[in-house]
Amino acid sequence: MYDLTPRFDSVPFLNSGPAAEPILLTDFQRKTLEHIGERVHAHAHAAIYDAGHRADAVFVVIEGVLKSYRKLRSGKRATSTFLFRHDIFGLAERGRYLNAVQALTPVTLHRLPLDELIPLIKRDPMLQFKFLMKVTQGLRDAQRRAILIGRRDAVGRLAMFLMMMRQQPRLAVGNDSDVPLPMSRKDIASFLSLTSESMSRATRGLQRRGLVVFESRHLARILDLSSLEKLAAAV
Amino acid sequence: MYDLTPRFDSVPFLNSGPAAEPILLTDFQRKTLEHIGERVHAHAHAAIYDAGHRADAVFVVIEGVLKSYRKLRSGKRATSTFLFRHDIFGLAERGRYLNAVQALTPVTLHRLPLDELIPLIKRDPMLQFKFLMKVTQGLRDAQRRAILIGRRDAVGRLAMFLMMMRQQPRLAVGNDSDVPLPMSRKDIASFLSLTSESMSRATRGLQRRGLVVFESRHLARILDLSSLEKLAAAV
DNA sequence: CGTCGTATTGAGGAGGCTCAACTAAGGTGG
DNA sequence: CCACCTTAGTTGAGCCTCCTCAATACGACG
Repeated sequence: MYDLTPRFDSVPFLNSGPAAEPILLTDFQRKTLEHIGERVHAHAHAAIYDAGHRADAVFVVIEGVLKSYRKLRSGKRATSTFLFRHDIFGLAERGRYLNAVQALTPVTLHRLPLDELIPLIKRDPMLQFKFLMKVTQGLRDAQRRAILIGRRDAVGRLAMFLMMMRQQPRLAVGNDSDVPLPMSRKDIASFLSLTSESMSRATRGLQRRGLVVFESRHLARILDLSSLEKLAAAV
Repeated sequence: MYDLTPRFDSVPFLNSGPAAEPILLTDFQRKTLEHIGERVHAHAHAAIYDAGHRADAVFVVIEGVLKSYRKLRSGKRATSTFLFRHDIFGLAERGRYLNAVQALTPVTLHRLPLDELIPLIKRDPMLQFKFLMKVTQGLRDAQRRAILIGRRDAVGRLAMFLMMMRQQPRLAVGNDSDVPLPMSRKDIASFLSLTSESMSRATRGLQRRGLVVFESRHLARILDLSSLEKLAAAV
């Protein structure tokens, strides 16, 4: 089973050594967070919160996958990020959530009420620092995604996405060339800012070139990593 | 003249009242930051640092405008954000800067060495909290930009950009409908992930529709705000 | 006043989007 | 357990918009 205490890590700001270890929470910090929060379970497809909803808590993903998206006036949904184990979400602005968040798989979350969390991190600067690093990480990811979307070609975008998912260690599956895709094609399409038709043609394109084979809807197998890398990097 | 102490603000996470005041640094915090850092001047076009460079400091913009960009393998530059007064930059990953930063106008910066700043904010959680809020703000902006780039139509992207620049209070000029554009067309094009040709056609498109007139290369005047808003929001 | 980078304009081509039809899969109720 | 229904995903044809390439106009600066 999984460890159920809230837990997250992030890439360090400074290079604190040759190994560049990720920044982890200490046991004590995890226990402290566990103490002020509560565990929340939700089934697949459940909405955690909607955009514009009163923001009263931040969440840590203990297990499962979620998507954070924004509804556009045209009715389309723009997926802004996928959330995996050890990710944090609940970005608010003036007391309102900016994005909607929905579970893609059954999820276990740790809910941290802001009226307890904020005083806590104002008392505990070392813990706050871990949050600061984690938000910084989110900023880096958002910038990367903006570059990804800037590309014109659909297959290139999909290639970049697969490389991103491959480097998502929290999804690690035994086989190194297997990339689990817990989200739907539509979700990927909206993350890549493509229509689902173009997304479908892009998957076919990658398969036709022999770079990737989509074993099932939720599993891609990389056949030619170096070519895929080249395609993903060819911005 | 301008106040030359380092200064920044951010939108609050929680709604701390009806007015929702921005979060400001206290006088004491500004003096503390001024104490550990040094003032830096740079002329227009000067490179502050390059991507991949050893990251040893964070910067606060005291005066001027800069751009943060990434070089792509194709040789193109993808502008990830423009930096204005009171913005913070110097996002690092494992001790290396991720983006390059270049001055667009003459700039005054406050340089905060990380080996002093990090211990300081680990001692001073209230100051750290302001940094946390500011990075959160950057994350929101990056998400907004990703949505902007997701649009297909060039004029719509430009309209969104103008609305963004208009709401940039740090550039405020007397006339409410005047939007100063301190950056070049190429810079805007690369921020919007357009070619400079498409950017040029988009400016013409807005002018032809009578929404905006580009008085000079660095000044746009909004003629029909409500139509421009509608166009910008029509995602 | 000349020069060089910035910005504009035009013609042609590539790629994704729209619209529409069809197939596959998952969930529900009898 | 199976038939049905609804949603997700695929495929095709045609259109539209942006990109590419090339040439020209503009403007800042020496």
